[in-house]
Amino acid sequence: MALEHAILVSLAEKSASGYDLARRFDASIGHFWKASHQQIYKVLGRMESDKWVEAHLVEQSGRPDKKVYAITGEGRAELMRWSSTPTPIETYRSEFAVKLRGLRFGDRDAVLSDVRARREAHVAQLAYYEASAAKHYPDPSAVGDDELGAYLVLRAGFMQEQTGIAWCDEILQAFGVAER
Amino acid sequence: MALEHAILVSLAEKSASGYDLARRFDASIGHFWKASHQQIYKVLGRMESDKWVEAHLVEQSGRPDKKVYAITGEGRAELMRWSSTPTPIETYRSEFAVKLRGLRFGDRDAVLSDVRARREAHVAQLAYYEASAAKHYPDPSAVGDDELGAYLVLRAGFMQEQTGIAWCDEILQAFGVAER
DNA sequence: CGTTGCATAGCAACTCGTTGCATAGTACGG
DNA sequence: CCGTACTATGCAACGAGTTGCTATGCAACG
Repeated sequence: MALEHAILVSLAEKSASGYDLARRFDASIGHFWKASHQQIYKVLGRMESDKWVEAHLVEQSGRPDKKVYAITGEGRAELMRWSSTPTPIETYRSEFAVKLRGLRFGDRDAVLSDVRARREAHVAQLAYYEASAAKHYPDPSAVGDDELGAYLVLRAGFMQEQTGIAWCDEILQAFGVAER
Repeated sequence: MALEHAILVSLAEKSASGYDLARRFDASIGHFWKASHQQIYKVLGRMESDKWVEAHLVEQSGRPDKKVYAITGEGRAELMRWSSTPTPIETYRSEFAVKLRGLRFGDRDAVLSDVRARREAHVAQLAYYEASAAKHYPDPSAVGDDELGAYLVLRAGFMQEQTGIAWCDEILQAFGVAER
């Protein structure tokens, strides 16, 4: 139910083609809401029927034509309506946690490799967030009203990666394989 | 793909009926993998055809009969096989983060209520984990091998709730509405 | 005596998301 | 010139999960 709204937010910031959106979902917005291009095209179609967005064709030279979508007044109204309804608390769902929980019925070494891989992924993602923060918000105390939402979301990502790393370290320690 | 395995882990710990499993998924295991009873029954049926579990009917007095499921050798083998394949990194997906990101197109007060509600939920969940830890693992340094997985998962829950609270507090502060 | 709640098991319809595939033009390296 | 990669859009089939409904029997509440 929220991909529509993630797209609306993205289009409210800046009009874009399906392809552009797919790339945004690979980059910034996608850090907390993933979507494949197939699904984005599908949902864009529905949103166009619902009049939340409208498309106009842009002819390009040297490239395929594209359909650039822009949010409509109705789309903005929907965004506001959605924003003012309470958000259900999302359920944390982790296959890895299940695996860890079943550790005694499983393969300790494989889980260990998993932990190491996850730790690396967390470290990389943390670095990404750090760079992003340094670039866009060099002075956190001077974040403007317009950027506040995006900034706070970035902070969440940052904190979550830190927590992820700390958890991995705790697991490694418990396994008697301390990180260096 | 992982509900099967969550059920296998649960049944490896202790045989149970669909109803029992549903309650477990409301309690311990469900903190990191939710499932409704409808889905559990459906998957149990498939797992029985796959010979990962086997059921025998238990007649009860004063209550409806129940089908108690036990994990089979094949089920245990599958659990081991699954455990030794790498776990894909799960994508963090948060409707609330999307909403926050789109704050400037939305309703600030509604988001604020959301934050407060989320904070309360995190505090409650943290208290639950804390109580659970105090009860089951009074001495963290003495956690046995059999309990290690469950303990580490509990730790993850604990740390995540802490992070969640810290994030909420940061949002409240940024909104100029500090928590007391 | 009626209602609510718990224990127990399921089906049907639907939505959301993934996987795999198709198509088409351009650019670039070898 | 051939293969690969990028820009750009989409369909079809499937799988996972949710919502809503059905059914039965007992216990407890009011």
